[in-house]
Amino acid sequence: MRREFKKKSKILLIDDNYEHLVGIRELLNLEGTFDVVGIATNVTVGLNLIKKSQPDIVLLDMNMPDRDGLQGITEIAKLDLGTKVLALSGYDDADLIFRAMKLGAKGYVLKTMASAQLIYAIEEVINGKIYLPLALSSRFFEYFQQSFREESEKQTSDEENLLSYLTQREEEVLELLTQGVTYKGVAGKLFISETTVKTHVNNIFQKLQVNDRTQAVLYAINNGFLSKKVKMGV
Amino acid sequence: MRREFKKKSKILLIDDNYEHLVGIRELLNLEGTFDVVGIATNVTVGLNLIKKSQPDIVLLDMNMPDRDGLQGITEIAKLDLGTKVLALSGYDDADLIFRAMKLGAKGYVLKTMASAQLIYAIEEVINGKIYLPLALSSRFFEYFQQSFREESEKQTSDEENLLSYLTQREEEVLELLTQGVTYKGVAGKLFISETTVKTHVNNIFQKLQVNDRTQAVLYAINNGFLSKKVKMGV
DNA sequence: CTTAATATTGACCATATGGTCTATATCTTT
DNA sequence: AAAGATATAGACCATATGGTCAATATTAAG
Repeated sequence: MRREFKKKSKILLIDDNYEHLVGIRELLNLEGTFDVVGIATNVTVGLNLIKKSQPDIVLLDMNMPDRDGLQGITEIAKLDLGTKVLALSGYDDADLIFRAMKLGAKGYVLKTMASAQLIYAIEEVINGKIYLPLALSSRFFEYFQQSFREESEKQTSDEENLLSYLTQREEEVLELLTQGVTYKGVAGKLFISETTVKTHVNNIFQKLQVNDRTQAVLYAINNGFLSKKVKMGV
Repeated sequence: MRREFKKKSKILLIDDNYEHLVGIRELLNLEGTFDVVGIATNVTVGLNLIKKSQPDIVLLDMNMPDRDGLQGITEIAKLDLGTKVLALSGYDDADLIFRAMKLGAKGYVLKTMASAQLIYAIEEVINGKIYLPLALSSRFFEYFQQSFREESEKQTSDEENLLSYLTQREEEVLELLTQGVTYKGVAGKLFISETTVKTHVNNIFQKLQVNDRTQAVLYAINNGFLSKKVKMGV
């Protein structure tokens, strides 16, 4: 009884497979706690519907022509209506999962999952949580760790990181170079003469086997010199 | 009976809290499917024990002096014995969880969790899976998405990405600059005179509001010029 | 104590880089 | 046809950058 008075969550479905779309709508309508405010077979139409009906959550298919699905996440986020996106996909492509989550999807579910689990996922997301089924989060983490592993392997693969040969002072100089500071600036900041800076810089070039500051900076960035930052394929 | 013959998984515990260490050992011994081959109250000792006893899995406390826990993950990985690490922590610090997983931990559990869940986690990890309790994976994903959100906001926060004002030709020149190519080199590669390169470069500086090539390159890298790469706080 | 590594500086020079101004030649758009 | 954006290029100049050699002070290692 009381449930009748509780405001239903508004949900919108986007999937290029019309039959599937209708199927899910029926399922959710049967469930009764959701209000399916619209369905769309492509992102463009979906975006317009979102603007009009301002759903709480969008069930967005990832396996659509081009990369409409991923782009859809971004575009829905751009609307800045706080719409939550639950990604939906036919298979557990780790790369797709990773990208979807990176772009801000609040969850990712498979079409093959039991309807009860789908409904549970929707509820969790509406309640502000992030929902990734165990199987998918495993895929995600494998992919996640893999990309970092490759990255760190790449860094040390050239025998040793040449950066390790730099002396402390040389590192200080290089750090300033990576901030775009000029020689004169470095001299000022380190309270040494410009000549000294040049000497250090020359030694840095020798050790990093480069011929100019730009290459040195690039080497530093690409080899984890700014240890706080790590790059990651997207 | 047959279980007696099944090879038990070797497990090693590292935690600076000795009582906790002993407690877990007792728990695992009671369980019977594990063989606790060693305990250590610091990483250094732990590493030596790992080398000797080659455990399948290490339960590694994250809340140790300095950042011993995180470093421990890296150092265990460096041993290259295929040792799996299950991180253990007193509280659900999102940053810690994120870093631990990034460094290759196969899972993360809280000391407050029911012992049954701990045992389940250990078994999952031993079986090659990644185990993150729902609550922690939520923390993880919030943190994960947050860092990407901040990154993309940072990129477009200055109204618009200044890179978008560059003409096609200017982009080509800038791209070569980001590869450490000299003016002469650019001229050669684009079949134009060095003077023309300089003109383009000057225009680039104007548009990006910088004064030298290093700054231009840094701007390009930090603002998604190499759109395939994204940086991420670690 | 002696040697080696590091940090510092000066001098000198060649070339690269960056700033400014002017001037064509295309190409697109109005 | 005219206006605007783009790509091209020369001239001139000031400064920054990079290369090389030599020298001193300090510190670390043997």
